Amino acid sequence: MSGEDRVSIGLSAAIVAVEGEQPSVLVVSHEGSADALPFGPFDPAQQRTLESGLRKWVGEQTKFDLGYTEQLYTFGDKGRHTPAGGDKAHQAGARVVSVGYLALTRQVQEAPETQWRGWYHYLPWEDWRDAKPAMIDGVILPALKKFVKNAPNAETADLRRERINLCFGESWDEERVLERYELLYEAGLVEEFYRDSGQKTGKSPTLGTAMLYDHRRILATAIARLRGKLKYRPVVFELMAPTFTLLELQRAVEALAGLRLHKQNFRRLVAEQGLVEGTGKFSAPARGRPAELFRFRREVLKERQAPGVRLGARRAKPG
Amino acid sequence: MSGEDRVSIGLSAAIVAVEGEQPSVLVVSHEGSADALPFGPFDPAQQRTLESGLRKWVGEQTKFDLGYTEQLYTFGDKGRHTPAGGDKAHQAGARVVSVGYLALTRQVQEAPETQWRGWYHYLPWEDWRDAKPAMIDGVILPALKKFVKNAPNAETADLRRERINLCFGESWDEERVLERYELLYEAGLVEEFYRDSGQKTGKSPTLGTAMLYDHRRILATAIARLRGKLKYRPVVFELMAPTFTLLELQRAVEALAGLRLHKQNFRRLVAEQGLVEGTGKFSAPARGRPAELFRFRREVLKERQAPGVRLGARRAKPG
DNA sequence: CCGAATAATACTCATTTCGAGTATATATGT
DNA sequence: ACATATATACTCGAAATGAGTATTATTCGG
Repeated sequence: MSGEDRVSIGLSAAIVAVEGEQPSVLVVSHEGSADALPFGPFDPAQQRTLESGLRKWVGEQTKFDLGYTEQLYTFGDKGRHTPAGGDKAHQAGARVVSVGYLALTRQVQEAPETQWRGWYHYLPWEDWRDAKPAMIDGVILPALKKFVKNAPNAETADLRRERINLCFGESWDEERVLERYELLYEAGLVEEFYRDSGQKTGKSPTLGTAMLYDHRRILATAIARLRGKLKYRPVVFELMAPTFTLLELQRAVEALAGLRLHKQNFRRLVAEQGLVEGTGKFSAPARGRPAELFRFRREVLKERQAPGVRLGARRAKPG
Repeated sequence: MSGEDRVSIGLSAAIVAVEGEQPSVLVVSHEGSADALPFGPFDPAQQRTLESGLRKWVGEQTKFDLGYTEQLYTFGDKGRHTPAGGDKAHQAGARVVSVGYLALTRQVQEAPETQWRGWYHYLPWEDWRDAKPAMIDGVILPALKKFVKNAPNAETADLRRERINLCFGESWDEERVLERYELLYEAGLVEEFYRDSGQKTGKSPTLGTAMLYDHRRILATAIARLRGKLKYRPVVFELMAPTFTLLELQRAVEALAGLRLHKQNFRRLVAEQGLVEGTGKFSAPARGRPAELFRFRREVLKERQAPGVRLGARRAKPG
């Protein structure tokens, strides 16, 4: 391998927390530049593993101690690491391969230059908790129809139709977050598409808030992975306070999944699975009957095969 | 980013096929050196994406046209990319970050220098189709008991006990392939451990056939991913001939999962899910009633949410 | 041609899980 | 006391699951 084969490795992390009903991601925002995930170069001389490099970098940049982390995906696409403005760290010519990570935390203090932002700012079509987002029928589907019409030939038109149906068709699969973002990117419904290709923004509006580099793609990957993992591993608890009511737990799951769940069945599920145990203490709500405070039963990590909070029944409205 | 931050990217692929009852992986074997997955450097100047780099490299090295591919994981651990013998391509000091891929194929022709080998040669404890592999009780668990005993303190001993229970305890989770390999690595039950650390091989024997670099780890990751994906995406069909009997399909799933399944329920499952359709033609078996030949219903990729071949009931013996 | 062996396919049945409720209990504010 | 809000318990039919038994279509050895 010669020196010309060498590239820089960039590490980016989608650091996720849930505050009440809002799933949030930690972003670094400088004036004039798009929001970014905390990111930095991997220093092969200093670090033994990619993950230790990430922890060090994030620690320095955000004063954050990462708990649960998981590698997401390694992106190496040429052209999708274009900064919006000039950026001395990543100049033209230096090829950057970016390794995305997901991290979960319950700490919520902010560091300088960073802030928590609800992740649905970036991917607003993903939040179905109250209702199907109006932009899907209002903006996305009409624009995607044009995208089919503009296909160079009948075959690609067919492929596009299929993808549209899978992503935004009758049945909503909450896990296809990345596929949806990529489809909107290719269809030019997202600012990054114009930035990366050097084209002018088209007639149709771009959706959601853009991010630096391919960070929105990494965020989409993170959400997709988290939504999937939720169902077969008890990862939500990484995001909860040590004790919580069952409704708080449900709201957290709903926030992440972007869906409403059936309350009675949800509690049956977590109880049957032995995921939680009562503390005997109770919450003091402003209104209504106090709820018992539960804690995560850490033992399940050792006991069961693959316990998770299955989503089960979905409701249009909170119940 | 300065030049010192740069690293080489190595791409490795676990290319998988199933022949009859044997799940196989394509390996490159030179005399004197351990088996390796097809691998090569990523050339950032020539390739637009990591995956296109992989396809090009694999094409050149094995004359193989990859069909379904999926990125697995990016490993960057210092010390785990040590070649067995001298290897001019990866000299000491050059840090290599290796991106592993899974590819599925039904072509079975071999290229020069490559051959198909059953993947259970490398991970023999993963095949539970006939019975629980004798080496688990005979070799692995006793050696792991020593591993607990040798723990530096009570806390790590506890952690090790838990991991052992999760990996090799009463209930077998066929997806924990990587966790098991990593545990055996750390416990010194696998040749790569001694190679990477420069220690002499211990008293207890090492298990399975070793591979070059971290390729056995990538293979373990590939199997784990494939076993998981099997259940919720119709990926088996990438490995099947255009038409097949239901038993052939079942045998392929069993080969991948390393488990036996209940025949009648398996066919009910694939039928109900609409994964296959009969062709009206029949197989001509040496013995027994001829079975109808089925084909994969490609339409399901567009229709259903997440169809896959769920494993369902498990049998000790083929039924 | 008969019957054993082998495999495919059909059908049954109890149990569990799921989805969607209704019913009841315990708070607060007026 | 009562309206409202929330928690929690319980019910019930539908569907999925696990483990069979029963029947059918072949080949092979006499």
